[in-house]
Amino acid sequence: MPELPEVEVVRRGLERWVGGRTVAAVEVLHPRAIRRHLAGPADFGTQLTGQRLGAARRRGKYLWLPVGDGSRAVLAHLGMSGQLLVQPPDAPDEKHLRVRIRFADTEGTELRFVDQRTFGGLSLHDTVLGDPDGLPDVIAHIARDPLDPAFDDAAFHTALRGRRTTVKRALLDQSLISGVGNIYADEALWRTRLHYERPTAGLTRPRTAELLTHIREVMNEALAAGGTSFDSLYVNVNGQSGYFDRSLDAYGREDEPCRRCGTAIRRRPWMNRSSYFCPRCQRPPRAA
DNA sequence: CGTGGCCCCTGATTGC
DNA sequence: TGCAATCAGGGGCCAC
Repeated sequence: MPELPEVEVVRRGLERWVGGRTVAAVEVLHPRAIRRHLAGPADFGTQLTGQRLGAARRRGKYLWLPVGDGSRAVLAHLGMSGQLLVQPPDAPDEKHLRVRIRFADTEGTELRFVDQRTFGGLSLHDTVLGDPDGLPDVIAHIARDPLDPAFDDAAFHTALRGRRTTVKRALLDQSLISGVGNIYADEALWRTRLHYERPTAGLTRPRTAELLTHIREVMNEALAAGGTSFDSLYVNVNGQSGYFDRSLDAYGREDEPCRRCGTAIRRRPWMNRSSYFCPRCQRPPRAA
């Protein structure tokens, strides 16, 4: 699954292989992949053709490429199964190829958006006026991610304390902190010895600081591992950073021993997905 | 307006 | 062996 580190790997790939190139043609093979572009797939192609793309940016799991003078940007989200691939034009179409972007140069590659489950997509938006990052307006509500140097730890703690919710819900709330998904949430909570249902209102400042440290550590470790496992021709991996999977301590380890205390890791259904935790290291909050 | 539940989608896996 | 149910999960949307 593309998590923040994989998305960052993709961003670097786009910066290297796509930045500065001019779009010659856009082919939309599945309209759902362009659904956020309200004017429709044809307009998406028309607006993009002839435009020069700038250096890729990222916030959380969102990626964008400035278009032309930077007043607009192509926004990309990989969803669950999305890939952005730089391919030679004669490479056979991927089974789930959704969008193809050809360039007006002789570099001999094209950009492909491939997405089995079509939870992801591409779209074109105006950028927030005066924003130094050229943030697309539709993601202005997305909080900075914990690897962003401008992420405000103190403000995050205050916001957490003000919410009447539980800690894992808060970690997945993109308006509080972005880039943390189900896997990283479970890993960071395990490292912090926090149960996923702990109310945010009870978190102390040092506890929040600890949690942020662990989120950053696990993401940086995954980024380092993900960075090693791909081919330079591809802009990203296929979503399975196989190498980091072996470093997981909680996620996907039901019935396996906790690496700290040996107690069997448990899995609980949670919000139509799963939460993995150590019942000994991560004690549930006292029932209200 | 904050909170929480539902649903979008396809393929691999599991169970009867 | 075949088919249905389940699961994966980000995030927009909407009801309360």
